Amino acid sequence: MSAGRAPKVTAELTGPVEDYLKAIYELERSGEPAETNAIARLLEIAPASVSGMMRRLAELRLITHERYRGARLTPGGRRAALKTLRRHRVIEAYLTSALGYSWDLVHDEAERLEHAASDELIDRMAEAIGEPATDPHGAPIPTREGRLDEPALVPLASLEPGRTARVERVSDRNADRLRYLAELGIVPGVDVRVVAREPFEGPIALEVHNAKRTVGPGLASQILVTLVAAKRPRPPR
Amino acid sequence: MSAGRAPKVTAELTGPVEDYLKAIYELERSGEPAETNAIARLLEIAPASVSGMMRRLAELRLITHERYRGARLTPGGRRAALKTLRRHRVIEAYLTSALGYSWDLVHDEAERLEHAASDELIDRMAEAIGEPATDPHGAPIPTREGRLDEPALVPLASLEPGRTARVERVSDRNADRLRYLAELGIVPGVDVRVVAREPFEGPIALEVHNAKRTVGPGLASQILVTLVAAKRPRPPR
DNA sequence: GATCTAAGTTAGGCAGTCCTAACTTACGAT
DNA sequence: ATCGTAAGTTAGGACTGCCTAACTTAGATC
Repeated sequence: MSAGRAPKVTAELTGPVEDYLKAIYELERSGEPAETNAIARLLEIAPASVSGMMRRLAELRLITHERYRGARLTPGGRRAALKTLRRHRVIEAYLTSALGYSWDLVHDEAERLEHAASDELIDRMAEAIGEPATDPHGAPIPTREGRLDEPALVPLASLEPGRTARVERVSDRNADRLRYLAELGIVPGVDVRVVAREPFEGPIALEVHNAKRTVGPGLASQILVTLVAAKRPRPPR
Repeated sequence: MSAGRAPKVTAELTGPVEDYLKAIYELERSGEPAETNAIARLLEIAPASVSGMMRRLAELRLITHERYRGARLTPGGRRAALKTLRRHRVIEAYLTSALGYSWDLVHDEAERLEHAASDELIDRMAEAIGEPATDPHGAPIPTREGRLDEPALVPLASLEPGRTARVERVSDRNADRLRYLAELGIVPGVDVRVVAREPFEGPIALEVHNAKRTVGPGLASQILVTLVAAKRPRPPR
């Protein structure tokens, strides 16, 4: 159709390759190159397997890899990663909005479907549920064109007592944790107030919907929030 | 959960294995064992590859295979085939009913998704569109429990001039053909009258929705119909 | 600077699925 | 009965992606 541009239409990546790219994208968000062991941990495979795949990905020009130094996505690799991320998150959003899935069940289903769904299907799903900006866990959905801006968020664990914050995003990688958070009422969009925080990585006392809750520091570090101006008034702009 | 019964929970079949089982199921409907070359043609792979897979499927007790004589599904193989067939057809039906796909596009999408979708998802999709009995091409959908009855249908090509028949089912394996049939108005549920039929496998003249149409014998053999009693009255029961 | 360790890599395997080329078998025609 | 052909199979190879075991490297520690 439109002449020029991209040399190939990304030439079909395999499911595993898409998974590696997603993992590297995730790890690289910190600014540092993605380390072999970190990728292996994320994908639950042996580090040796990652080394092997690194070579392939580098040959495919999806990453650059300095031996013993970790991997970085190339622009092409990043594009592919964002495409997969979009698929994943649109599917998650669709399953909850259109088919009544609870937010703790969508991840695994999306993990498989994201490699099989066509762009066409993803776009239709997104349209059917009103082009949501985020998935059910608050993760932003890349646009059709591959743009994604990740708003700056802080972990709930970092807040001083007295602060009020809005829950924006939680990790989707553990169904039990998600079920528990839902029980506590800690879901994106909800405001929580930090009542107290024990020193030395101690538990954090919260008020959520006027109910007292306590969460450990591990859990609290997975809950990403934005600060809300002190009391009544809604924040400027 | 429920003790006893099936030795394994079917232990996860690979995508290709599911495809072989579907193909063998399809071919075996004629009553004859599925031949190696026929399977190869259906799956668009080399016959030698089929021979190899036959051994594996036989080891897995999904088929019985007599060398040089073709394959038959075991009860376990049939169960797996019907499960995949259900997935495929539910997905096709869902894509048209819920996401506005046209009937010529759903096959390829379903072909990929059927290996990735969970039972849970399939059941939710089926429920969301009212548990349809057939897919958009008129193929019956196996039940959750794996039951499928295929009504006896005759090819349109076999009808004598003067007969009226209701289109029940068309093959979903060719998008162009499906688009063409839709243009002619030949879709499941529509009544067609055979106006004339040229001898020696000649073209067949039809009346569809008061319009004159002509189809070749190849196409007409892919259109499955039931006879409709002569004129006005709707058929008994 | 030598050494220890954690991180990373290479070597060698295996399973699954496909291929081409060469061989074997079944079976209808003579 | 023989033979030719179509159907089917075996042999050998490639590729992806995973594994374990053994080795190498980077970088911190003394």
